[in-house]
Parts: sequence; C-alpha cells; structure tokens
Amino acid sequence: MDAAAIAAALREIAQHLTFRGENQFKVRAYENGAQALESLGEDLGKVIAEKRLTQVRGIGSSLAEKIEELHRTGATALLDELRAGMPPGVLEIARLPDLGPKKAKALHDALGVGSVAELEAACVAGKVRALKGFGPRSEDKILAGIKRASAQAAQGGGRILLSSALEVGEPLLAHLRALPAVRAADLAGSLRRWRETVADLDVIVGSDDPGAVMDHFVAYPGVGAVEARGDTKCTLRLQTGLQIDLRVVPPGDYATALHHFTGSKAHHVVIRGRARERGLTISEWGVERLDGSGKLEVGSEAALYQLLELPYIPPELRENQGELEAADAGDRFEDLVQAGDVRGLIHCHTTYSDGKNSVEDMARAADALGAEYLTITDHSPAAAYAGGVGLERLLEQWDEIDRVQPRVKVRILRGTESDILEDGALDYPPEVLERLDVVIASIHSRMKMDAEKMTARLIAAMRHPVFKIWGHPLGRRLLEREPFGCDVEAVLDAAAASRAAIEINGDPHRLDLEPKWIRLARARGLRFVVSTDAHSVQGLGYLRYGVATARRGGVRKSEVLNTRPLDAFLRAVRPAAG
DNA sequence: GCCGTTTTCGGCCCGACTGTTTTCAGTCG
Repeated sequence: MDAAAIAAALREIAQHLTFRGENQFKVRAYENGAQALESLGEDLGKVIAEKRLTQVRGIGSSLAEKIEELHRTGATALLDELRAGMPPGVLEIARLPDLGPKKAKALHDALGVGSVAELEAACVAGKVRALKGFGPRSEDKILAGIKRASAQAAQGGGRILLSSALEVGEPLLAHLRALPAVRAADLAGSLRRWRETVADLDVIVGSDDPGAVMDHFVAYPGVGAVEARGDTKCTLRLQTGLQIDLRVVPPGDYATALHHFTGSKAHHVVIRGRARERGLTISEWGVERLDGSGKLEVGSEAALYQLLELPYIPPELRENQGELEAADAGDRFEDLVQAGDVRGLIHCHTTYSDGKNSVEDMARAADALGAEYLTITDHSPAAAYAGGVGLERLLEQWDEIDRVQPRVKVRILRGTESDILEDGALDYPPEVLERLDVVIASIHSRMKMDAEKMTARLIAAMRHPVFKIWGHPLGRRLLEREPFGCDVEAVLDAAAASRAAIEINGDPHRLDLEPKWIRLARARGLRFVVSTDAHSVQGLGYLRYGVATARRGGVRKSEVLNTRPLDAFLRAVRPAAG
C-alpha cells in the first residue's frame, strides 16, 4: 500500500472509532496521522526502512506499527475487526450532508438501516421521524441530501475548478461591495488559498448592519435556496448547486475573521497552539488573553501573525506544509513570485495547431498585457489530434512571426511544444529544435505505461541537450485525469542534472506541476517557468493561476526564468545554448 | 493516540446554526 492508501485506511479507522464512541482525541490522532502521511513529502518506504516514522509529527509508536503493517501487507488487524463490526453502508450514510457518525449509528441501531438505499426507504416510510433526536424536518433534509449526494457523485464529487469558482465569486463580491453598508468584503476559504478545486465559496463581510448585508446577499440573482440564516452567518445554494457561506462581522473584527475563514484548518491548529503558548486564544471572533483580561485589537492579518512572532504568511502557503517551520527558520516570504514580476508569456498556441487566435492576435493581446516577450509554442507533428505543425508549416510560422514583429511591441519568440515520444525522443529533428528560441517538451500520449518505463522515458528525454523546459510535467487534468505514474524524485534528479526547468502550467484544468512536487524541485535547486498554456487571447489571463500555484509551492521570483529580461531568459532556455 | 523548556500526566481549537429540544446534541467549517 502506498502513503495515500494508508492515509485513507487511517481515516476509515477514525470513522469506525467514532461509531464506537471512542475518545474523540484518539479519533483525531488517527486523522492527524492520515494528514501527516499525505503531506510527507518523501518516499514512505524510505522513511520506514530508515526507522524514522515516529519522528514524523503526529505519528507515534502505535500508529507507526499500523502504518508499517499496512505498507507491508496491505491490511491491519484493527481495521479488519472494525469493518466486521459495522456494515460499510453505514459509513456512507455518515458522509451524507447533515449526518455524521452519531446519527448514522443511531439510525443503524434503531432501524437496522445499513445502506443509503435502506435509509431512503425508511425516510419515505416515515420511520425516521419517530426516532429520538429526529423529526419530520430531518426526514426531508436526509432525502434532499441523498439526492444531492448522488447528483454530485455523478459530476466529480461536488468540487469545481478554482477558475469556475472565481467566475462566480468575483461578480458576487462586486455585488456585495456595491452596498454602502459593506465596509470590506473578500472571498476566503480554499479559494483565497488558490487551491486547484473548491467545494464551496466563503465570503467575509465587515459591516455594522448584518441584516442589510444578508438581505442584499440573498437577493443575488441565481440564488436557489437559503439553507440557513442566523445573526452573523448565512448559507445559500445557487441554482447551479454551488454552496456559498457568508459571514458578517463588525469592521473591527474583519482581519481576524478573514484570517479564520481563510484557513486552512491544519494551519490554524498550529497557529492556535502557538497562541496558547503565548497566553492567547484565537477564535473566529478575534484574539483574547487566556487570563481573561480582554480582547486585543488586531487591525490586519500581519498584526495577527506578529502577535505570534511570525512573519505575514500569504494565504497560498497556509496549509501546514512546512510554512511555519520555514518562518521559524527566518523565511519572511517577501520574495515569493508575483504576477507583476513576470516579463514573458510562455507556452502559447495559435491557429497553426489547436489555438483559436492568430500569431498577431496573440501578440497584440500580449502587448495589451504589457508583456516583454511571448513564446509561440504550437504542437509538434506527433500531436496530430491537436493539429501538430509539420516542418513546412513551422517554417511558414517563422515567416509570419517576422511579418508580425514590426507591428507589435512584444518580442515574439519561435518555439514549439515538442512531444516526448514513447522512447524518450523529442519530436522534430535536433537540427530544427536547435534553431528555435524555446522548446517545451511534454508528454501527450501513452500516459498509461507503467511507472518504471515512464521514468526511463522522461530521463532519456532529459538527456537531449535541447531539453530545456519540462511541460505540464505529470499530465494531470483536474477532475478528469490523475497524474501519470512515474518516480517523480528520480525524474527531478535527472532534470537537475541536465539543468532543465520545470513548467508550472497555469491552465486551470492542469496547474501542473503541483505544489508538493514543486517543493521537492526547489529543494534540488531547479528553476521554473510559469506559463499560461494559452489556446486563445483569453487564455493569456491564466498567468495568475500559474503564479498562484508557484507561490503555493514557495517559489521565489529569482527561481522563475520568465521574470528575467529577454536576454537572460534566452540564455537560460535557448536550445542552441547547449 | 500524540505530545512535552509546565515531559510520563493531562491536556488536545472553537463557535454558529439547526432541529430537536425545555437545555442541548450533532454537524459543520
């Protein structure tokens, strides 16, 4: 079993323990252990072999034993025993909205329901309302929850792309900010952390008139249902099914509320622990002294971190993935790459392959964005499905670039997105690749080959002197296709040896390489290219997603090649540079 | 079950909202 599967097993154990009424802190220990495995950042087999498992925070001797057993044999006696005592359908019931382990157990014990289908039947028959702690409203909510869960399962588990969420969230924010009673408003939650997919939207408003804000909020076009509404909190669901949570706080509490609802949970657990060590307690309503001497004025998130003797930690990093340790080691995060640092728009397609706009359209759009250079990198011949550009057409494109260049300010660079073929060869002959300014090498085919062969394929490709940029490295498509399998660390070692750069692809369907691997690439001293992978002029706007993904991985301006002036960029990436 | 410069016991983040309750448990984030 690999680390992800073991983490899932530990979470399942945690659920079963809750059913059994075990100590909640024991339950949390299993959940923490799962989280620790998911954010391990190195090979689990290696950690086990070197007997370092108990050195991982959150894993003690008991968990270490079970993890080793699961890793070696794929099973552990505890989980087998727990599973035997509880039908798997009850776990599924516990995952329904508004239900949890306690209610699922109550339903199972009282009515014998052991599956979602049986629960649905019991609700329809009116048996649930008779139970203590349940009523007619419970039945309605359970039935609605079952319906919604099955609809969500049919479309990607209910998560949507970050970009889709922003398309909803940004106009909503404008709607709220237009109300005079709104003093401040922001999107919080995983959206503010720029996670690649989000399950719902969190909106924070600072105002002295929460009633007016909520009235304005629920009047937003497209609202399907108001699911909850109290004095400070309101939940609504759009007709599209997307849930939006609104919190309204007094303006003086805005900074701490925004911080609270930005998360992540894992980051906050550590932050609150630090607060306690300093005689403070942090809640969504602000910071107070533990001795009861009152609330502290906190005017900004930076001031909150300062109270904890920490530098301002940008939202993208708040995942408890090493940012707090880095801060303790003196990192101030001030040089993280920003959109304004980027001088060149990298990885752009045109009508020569599968893009929607001409070279000139793309160049003019780049001018409008103030870019210093633009790389035209259409697909190579092997990508026939994407209109891969044959040699003759490639030469025509060079001529076209020469014709367009005098009409625009941005420097247009000749490039290609060359396929990495099955044996690790690059598409186009080497003498053609050497005449280009930029070569991005990517895998578009045979993604299901076994991990060992894939690793060899990539390492072979990186031995070519013209291999300068590894394009959308692991080939994932969010909500559609998992990254392909390979020994990522071995490939990163090869990239470091050949001094190739890693693309951080800004297409919101990709966001590839992802942050956990970016951190390992940084540790090897690798350089990055933050790209748009634009297939249209609108696609040039994907830069912000690439930048955010880079920041999540802790990437500094100095590590991003396309923040450099044109000459320095070309020196770093030109194939003929050797 | 984990953790530790309050270290082998006694803590472990915390509040809002709902539906069921006459004072609160469960769920959620």
